[in-house]
Amino acid sequence: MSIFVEALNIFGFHNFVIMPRARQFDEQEVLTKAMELFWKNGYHATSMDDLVKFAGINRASLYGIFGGKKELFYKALDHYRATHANTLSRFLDQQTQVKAGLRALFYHLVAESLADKDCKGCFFVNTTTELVPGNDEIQVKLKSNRDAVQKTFYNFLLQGAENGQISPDKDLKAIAGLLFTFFNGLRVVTKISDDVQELHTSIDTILSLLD
Amino acid sequence: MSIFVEALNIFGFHNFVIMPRARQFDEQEVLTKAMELFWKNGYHATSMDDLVKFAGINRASLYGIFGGKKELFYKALDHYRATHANTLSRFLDQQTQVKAGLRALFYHLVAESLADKDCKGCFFVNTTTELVPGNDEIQVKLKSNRDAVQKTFYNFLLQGAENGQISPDKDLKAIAGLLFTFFNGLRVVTKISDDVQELHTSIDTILSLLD
DNA sequence: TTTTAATTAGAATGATTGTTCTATAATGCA
DNA sequence: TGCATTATAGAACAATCATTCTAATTAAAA
Repeated sequence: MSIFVEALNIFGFHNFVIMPRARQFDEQEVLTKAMELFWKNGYHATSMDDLVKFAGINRASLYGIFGGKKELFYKALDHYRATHANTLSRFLDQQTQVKAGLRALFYHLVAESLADKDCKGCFFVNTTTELVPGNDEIQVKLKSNRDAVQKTFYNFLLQGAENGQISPDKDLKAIAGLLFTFFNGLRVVTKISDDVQELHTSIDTILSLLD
Repeated sequence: MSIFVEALNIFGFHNFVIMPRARQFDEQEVLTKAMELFWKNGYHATSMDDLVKFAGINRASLYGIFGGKKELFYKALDHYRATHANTLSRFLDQQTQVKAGLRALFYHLVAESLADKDCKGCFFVNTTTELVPGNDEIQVKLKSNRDAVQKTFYNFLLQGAENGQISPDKDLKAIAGLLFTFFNGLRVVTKISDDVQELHTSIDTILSLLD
């Protein structure tokens, strides 16, 4: 449906415009499919042909709605941030204990990574290593996400400090930054390591900084 | 030169065999060039055409010596490990103080990353996120490197413990594993972060675990 | 039924991919 | 000089790439 027709419908001219052929797909579902494939295989190893087949959408429709491959990738990354990256803050929001909350978060991350037979890792981490250098447009998105994640960690730590769960002499900004770096490392390492015990030990060790 | 002719030469039959056209390139130099390009752009974003142009070698020669693209990539990764990954242990070998040595190592890494205008990061980290999943052959190399790096950290820590620089109640295996994960994270983060102060603070924070 | 406009199926396009082939050049000895 | 052998230059190849085009399909209003 064109924007023009859509606008007419909104203004109540429903019966005066022609209703053409209806879409056979859901835009969000296609975006999710595209996200999954880009996430798993990366930008360069994913062809538009792969996407057309995997999403089950027509070629022309894919181009018509999302633009080209680049635009689709950007929208897929945005979609990932909206649906996955934000689970981080949602998860921490439910935690009352700082150290136990962070441990639960990282343990959960490890379990999720090891359970994924596709070993997709993190879409943002994968994109960082694949498309930097050479893509300024994507760097803006990556840095924006980095700032958001780091701030999420900081706010969570700050809340713990105000509760008296963390000693006031701790440098919370420093720890938040370190946790972000550790997070990135974990997303790489879990692609080639499956020793849960060892990964848990790493998590326990870094969280002992909060004691 | 064929292996047969080469063998004859070795056995002193130098004057009895025909000496064909000499090569116009050095195999090691070509391998270094290939490593640089794969390292910077990754496997899929690097074409054989790019490699031919960048290394300045003839197409047929490249195939004749290194095989196909896959084989060349494997050899480039091996070359990276021999020339770069091993600098890690060489660097630590020269350090007498555990904590200061590790700090120097990570500071050096950060400086190196930020100075690189190509933002190449680490060839192993890039390869891990790009080619896992889907490539079992490469996983063997990645895991082998992981074990080697982790062992290097462990041996360095162990030496410090024997010197009395590290408290004997520390779990050195756990710290070595954590340092490896942190190392990986640092190689990702420095691709989108240029705040030296913040990166140094992260390093200082994680190394405070040794106190 | 006809009209209209959007979607759809899939052929077509030109560029690029990895790889191979052909012809030529270079080398040292007979 | 000619011979045997390998390296080189670059054309040629089939497959795949991202993208566009054409024709058929669908829906509701006229």
